[in-house]
Amino acid sequence: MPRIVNTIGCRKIEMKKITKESNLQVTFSKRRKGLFKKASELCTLCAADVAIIIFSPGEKVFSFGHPSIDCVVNRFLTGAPPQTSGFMEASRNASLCNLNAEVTELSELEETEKKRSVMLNTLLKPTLEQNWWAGPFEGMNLPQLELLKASMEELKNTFPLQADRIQFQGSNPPQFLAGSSSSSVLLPQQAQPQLNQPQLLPANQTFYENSLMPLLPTGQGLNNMSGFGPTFY
Amino acid sequence: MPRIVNTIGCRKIEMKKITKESNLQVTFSKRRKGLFKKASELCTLCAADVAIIIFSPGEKVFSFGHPSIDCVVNRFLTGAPPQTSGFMEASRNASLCNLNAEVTELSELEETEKKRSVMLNTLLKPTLEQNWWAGPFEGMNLPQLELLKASMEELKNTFPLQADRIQFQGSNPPQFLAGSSSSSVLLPQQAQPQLNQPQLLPANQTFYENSLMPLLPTGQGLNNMSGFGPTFY
DNA sequence: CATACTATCGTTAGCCT
DNA sequence: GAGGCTAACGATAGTAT
Repeated sequence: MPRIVNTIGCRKIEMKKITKESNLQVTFSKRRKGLFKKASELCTLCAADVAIIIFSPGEKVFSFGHPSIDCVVNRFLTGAPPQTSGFMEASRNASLCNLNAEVTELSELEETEKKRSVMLNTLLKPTLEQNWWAGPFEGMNLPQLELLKASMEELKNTFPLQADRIQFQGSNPPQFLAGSSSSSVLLPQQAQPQLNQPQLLPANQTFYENSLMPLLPTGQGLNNMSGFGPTFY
Repeated sequence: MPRIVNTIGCRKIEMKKITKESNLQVTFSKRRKGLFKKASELCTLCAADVAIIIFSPGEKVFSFGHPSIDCVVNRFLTGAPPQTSGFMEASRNASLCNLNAEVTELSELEETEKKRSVMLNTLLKPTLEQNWWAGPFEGMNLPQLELLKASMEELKNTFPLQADRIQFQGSNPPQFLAGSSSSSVLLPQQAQPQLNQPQLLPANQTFYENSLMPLLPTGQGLNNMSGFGPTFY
């Protein structure tokens, strides 16, 4: 039987926070779903890997990941290549191993100037409490940089030559990662309120709602960084 | 002069991987942009916090974050409450009042940072070419790094004190970044072909392309976890 | 590789169940 | 809250620039 429905259809809405609480709830739910669908399509069509994390106004967590959220986030955090375990990759994935974590972390870095600078900053952060270059380099102007450069060169010259030799005595051959061990820090998940049944998602996609990621070992996580205001790179 | 365009319009496409490489590239770019826009709208309309990480088939990284990708990911990883302290809120409030001004300012900052990065890169490059750390840290193990650190500290101590003074005479006061400090260790990017100008994004959103997250302190990051195959919680 | 174009297709606001 | 409905609106495939 035909049903007469009087709908006005989709109207344009202003792009600002929805004030009406009930509408906000519905819109959030629908748009979240739509976003995940779009992400899913992007994965399927373009063979891309995608992770999405959403915190609702009520602090509920929703996430989407392909092939898994952890995989993508991990790759993002470490700058590591996708996990196609092989020898070459193994050395780059070294951070997954707990041995000599500090050095390992650093060994993952790739070779661009930027990355090098990042590493430098990370390594030296504790040393840099004084702010002579704490900006770190950002706060430096030309004269300063030249000073730094000069100092660097001096340091270079005084830096112990044996460093090279030490390098190969270290207990940290990159290969160790092969046998991993590392594995999961997968801790018990926190109570999971709603368990949505799997919809039809192309395999290899994860879809969490209100999940708690396994807690990481102490004191890591991202340094809470600034990054406010639109930033485009 | 009017341009005659013969377009077929949007046709339905099958939801499977696009084989034609050129099409895939275009589709990826467009859909990524669309996804980020949707995410942005979700943030604006529903006051949600969202982070998106995308790895293109070519392993390029694209990310979106509100209020910042680091903030959201960190909250996700640690299960920590939102950072309702200090700069964050200040920034939010500011954005409500002087959104345009802030965006403009940050855009300019962005430009400035880029120029400075280029300069820095130019300055340091010659020094870095020699490979005492040029690997740079990748080839270094713990003892080496400690040596380096010690040397750095020494350098710090011997570094002329007037640097501080110089800093504020320079034509480039860093303070305007609202005391961010920590923030971007984002130094010289590798050649970044596309510098998208900030579109009109609600302030407090970050949008990276091919950026490298600042490296984390030791041994964290997600351990490579299983999580393959669709997982729903 | 990003954009402009346009005909189509997909998403969704408001309302209802 | 989750879904269904419909008409408007927005996203976008294919192509050219």
